[in-house]
Amino acid sequence: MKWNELAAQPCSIARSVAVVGDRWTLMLLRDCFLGVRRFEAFEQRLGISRSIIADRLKRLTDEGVLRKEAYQDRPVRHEYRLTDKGLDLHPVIMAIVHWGDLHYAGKDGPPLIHRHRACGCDFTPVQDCSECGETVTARDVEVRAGLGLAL
Amino acid sequence: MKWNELAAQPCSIARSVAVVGDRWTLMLLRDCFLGVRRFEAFEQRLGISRSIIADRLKRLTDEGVLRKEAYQDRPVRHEYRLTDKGLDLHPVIMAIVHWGDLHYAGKDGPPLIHRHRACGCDFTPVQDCSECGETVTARDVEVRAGLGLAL
DNA sequence: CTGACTCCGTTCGAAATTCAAACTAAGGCT
DNA sequence: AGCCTTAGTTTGAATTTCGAACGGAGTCAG
Repeated sequence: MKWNELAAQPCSIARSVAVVGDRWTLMLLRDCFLGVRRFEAFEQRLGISRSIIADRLKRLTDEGVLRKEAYQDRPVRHEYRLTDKGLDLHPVIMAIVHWGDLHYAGKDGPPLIHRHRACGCDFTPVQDCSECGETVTARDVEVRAGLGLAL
Repeated sequence: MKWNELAAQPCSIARSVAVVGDRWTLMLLRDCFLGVRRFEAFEQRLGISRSIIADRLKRLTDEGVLRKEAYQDRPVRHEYRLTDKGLDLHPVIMAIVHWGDLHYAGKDGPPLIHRHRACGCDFTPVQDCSECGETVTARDVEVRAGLGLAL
């Protein structure tokens, strides 16, 4: 399988990974959720080649994850903001952060702390069942084919 | 920044992405959670170069996400199984699947359906606050530096 | 005991990606 | 006029990734 065929697979992982499953793309999205919006800022934070940043931002914009918005005229300058589709990636980013916190944090604890505004507590993300509300672990899940699985 | 420097960043995303933030790695992990364990099976399902599969499996094994276990002698053959650290990635995979289901499922619905054994219902993963149990969205979260953020 | 088959990799050269550094562009400031 | 800012694009060399062929360790059939 080649990379561009991934998006055509009848698998939601494959389709998602085709859009965001890239090292630098995930780092860009992290920064987006931290409020970074400008090309220059992405470059400074990541320290990678401008061409890569331009390419990834364009890809995310084409996919509707980010949108480009003018923040000034004379000269026109744009910033990149998460769309609703992009905001939907929040659980993905939080899940990745949490895995890193669990397994790679040093003795000082995690690099970033997340506070839930609604309850005011520092928290970690927990994955629950949409139906019963209980926490779901890998062993609790049974997978079967859905109608969307056209092979 | 180069790729190998990512793991050294004081950022849980960077550290996680250094391990699993790769297209084929994520696809391999999907298959692991679906019960695939043998080299041959990974190859057939992904249809990619054996060298890539060998490389990614080795990397995941070195990182303690998978472990290699003999399932027969004469000749010795190994299968790859998720460790506890690997099982901890379940929320990450589920979050990615769910995003794909939301935005890329066709009119027939998602390719795979997940059932929660405990309650017997088909479900989607929901991300809740560990403290108050309420659903968390991107706008509900406030981020601040933790002690682990050594810059 | 020879040859075919299974499963799990490794090796190799070609193709694609990534990189840093230079270049473009459009306007502002002094 | 000359330099600064922000946001890219271009370029050619270095690095990765890929597919296809090869290797190895053992089984099985004749």
